[in-house]
Amino acid sequence: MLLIILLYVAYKMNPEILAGLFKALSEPVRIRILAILLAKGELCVCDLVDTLALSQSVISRHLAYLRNNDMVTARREGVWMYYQLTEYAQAELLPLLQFIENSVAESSVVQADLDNLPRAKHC
Amino acid sequence: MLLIILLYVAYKMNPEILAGLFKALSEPVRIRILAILLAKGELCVCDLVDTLALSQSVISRHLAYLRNNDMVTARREGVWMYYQLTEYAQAELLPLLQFIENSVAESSVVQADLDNLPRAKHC
DNA sequence: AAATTATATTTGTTTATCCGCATATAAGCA
DNA sequence: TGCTTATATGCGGATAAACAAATATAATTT
Repeated sequence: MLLIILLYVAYKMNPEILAGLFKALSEPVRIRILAILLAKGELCVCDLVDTLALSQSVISRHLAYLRNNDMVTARREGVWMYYQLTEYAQAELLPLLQFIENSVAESSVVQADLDNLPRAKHC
Repeated sequence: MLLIILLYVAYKMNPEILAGLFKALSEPVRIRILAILLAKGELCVCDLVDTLALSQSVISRHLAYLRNNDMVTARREGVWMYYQLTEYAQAELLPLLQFIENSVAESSVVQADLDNLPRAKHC
């Protein structure tokens, strides 16, 4: 019963929550990270650093932001942290993620990211 | 030819532009305004002030933000300014707007807004 | 245990954006 | 022309979030 209530409260959207979600999407680097995760499934931080050619601290902070907004989860494998989209994101936010994917698919920035990807350490 | 290029540049999305769009959506009041416009089609500022029970300055500023991001247009009729979604928003951003509508449809805030609507001056 | 590598987080600074309040503009009416 | 109403915008203060640089944590290797 409590679980049901918690799930309900957790997933019920209102303007406040939805605005927070959009805020999590309102940053170019986070868009690029999501576009890459959508295309690739799972990546470690160092690959994102290589691929996006940004500092480790910037990538890490944006990943933390996405984590705090329940859009990505992290899994440790030795020293490496592998990130992927949460179940929640893949289910509830699918229309949103598809919109992002469609929107930026032809962007030269995202195409360059996806080109860079295979040259990253672990890919 | 120039027109084609301009249209292309104007509508081509990249992470920067898309993030800017999400920033325009990252504010609870703007979500509520969009939800109302989606439901009602066109409204004047004073109706939004009545319905959302917020100050005129707050409403006006958020409408300006949405205007600057090409999400709404204004039409003057005497003293009143009537706002509605742009063609661009209704076409290109339709999936996004539908996501918003679906997400907040059951929110008590939005339901209260839509209940208030008929009691506004011009509705 | 010490050194190295990968990642996260703190700190200080800058910029953006929100609000409230006050004022400016613009239209309609007396 | 003044007066009222509707709307937009400028200003100042508060808050959030961005970045860079430095530091902390955690796992691995020697």
